[in-house]
Amino acid sequence: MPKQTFLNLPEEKRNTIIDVAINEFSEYGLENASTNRIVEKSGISKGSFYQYFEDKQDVFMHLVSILEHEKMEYFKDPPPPSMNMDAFEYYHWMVKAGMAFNSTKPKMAQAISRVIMRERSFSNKFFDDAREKTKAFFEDMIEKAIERGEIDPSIDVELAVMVMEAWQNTITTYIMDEGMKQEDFMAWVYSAKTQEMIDKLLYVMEYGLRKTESEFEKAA
Amino acid sequence: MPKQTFLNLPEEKRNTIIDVAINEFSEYGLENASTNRIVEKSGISKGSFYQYFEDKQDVFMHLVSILEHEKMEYFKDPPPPSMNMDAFEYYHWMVKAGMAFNSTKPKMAQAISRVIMRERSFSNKFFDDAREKTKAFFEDMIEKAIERGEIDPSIDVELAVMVMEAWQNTITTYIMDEGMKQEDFMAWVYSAKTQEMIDKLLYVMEYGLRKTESEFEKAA
DNA sequence: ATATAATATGACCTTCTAGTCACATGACTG
DNA sequence: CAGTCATGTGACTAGAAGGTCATATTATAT
Repeated sequence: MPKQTFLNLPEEKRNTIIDVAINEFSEYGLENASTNRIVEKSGISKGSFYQYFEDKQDVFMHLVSILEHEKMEYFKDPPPPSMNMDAFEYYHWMVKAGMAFNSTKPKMAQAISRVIMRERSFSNKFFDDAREKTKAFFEDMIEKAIERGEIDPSIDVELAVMVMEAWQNTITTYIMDEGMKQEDFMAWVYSAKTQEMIDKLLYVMEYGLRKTESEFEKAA
Repeated sequence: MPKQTFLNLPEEKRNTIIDVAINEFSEYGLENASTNRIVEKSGISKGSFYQYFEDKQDVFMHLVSILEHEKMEYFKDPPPPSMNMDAFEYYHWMVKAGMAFNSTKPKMAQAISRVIMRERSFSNKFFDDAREKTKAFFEDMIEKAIERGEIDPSIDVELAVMVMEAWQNTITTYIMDEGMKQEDFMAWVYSAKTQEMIDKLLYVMEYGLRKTESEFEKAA
């Protein structure tokens, strides 16, 4: 976490530093980000940087906490749809809502997801916990869906979780990478064409998962 | 490509250097690999390294060409099954054959796929071409499958290609990462449990792709 | 106005990197 | 034997990295 000195800073200066850091991490990742460049570009001195943060990982974790916070803000107003919707509908909603949020802060989301996806060697309690939680959440969701008869009860839960995680990562990465090439990220994400593509991708996964197990037994 | 000096070296010495490089790249990727460490660990001098190679990218590309070569050797003996098999059967065979090959050279395959997957910024004519070829191959395969009525003709070809690529990457990455944790890579890959998991994963994708489009239209 | 505390600074340190080069060693030839 | 050419070597350069610290500046309190 940043030191008090940083938090005492005028908002404008704080924002400059944060913006520069976002650009640095989204371009170079965590390991190859340079504190020297961050310092130069944000027009502060080397000494000040270390009076604000422990090191660059500290800056990065601060970005994460900002994103976390804004995500909570974003999702508290229009709350998640009723919990008794179909598991796949809920998953579908989740993926799309996550994407909608990311497109409000594309650079930031890209910077963070880039580090998480591509620098898996950077093991960190925070991210390990988050991943465990996501997994547990999916597991729970699938088990409930089986109880309600939405998914073939003979399905391998572990496998279904893996599929859902992989699918979410694939779609998110694709949208982020492709979206950053566009001149207007948000317009592109919300275009009919992009939305339809996402719907289809999710539908392919859903259709594959819903009742493959019994079909698989037959085919084998 | 390595210089003649390297190719003149006794085989043993060449292999030592190659082995060290594989370990370096598989641990650090291309960008963060250190020529100094390679030089130290393989017991040659700095000067010699630069008499053998242009730079570390040169070493890396040499690894790639070795893997390419060995892949060709591996696949020339038991040739691909007859071309008139179902597109999905063929895809299934492709993924599994690729994995079987990788498990003969796990460290090397891991080193290379790590760089390709995680360091996408490292753009290189060779890899760009390879990717284009894979894409074109999938496209062709899907179009033929549609002609033969194996896939719903209303399917979006681009989307199907994306799914197949993503699926292949996901499975390969999973197998490599998980496999490297095992004490016996090959035994684990060929275990009934692992094989069944792969079959199921591929089946989920296949089932999703086969006839989702028309279902999707209905659902929408 | 003076004293105290908070903040800002950039020269400096060490450690790493990729890459070079004058020289040493070895091997083969006339 | 001398001469030549291929190979090997590690000290060296220049640049960048992360990080420190004595000093300078500014703000606050008395």
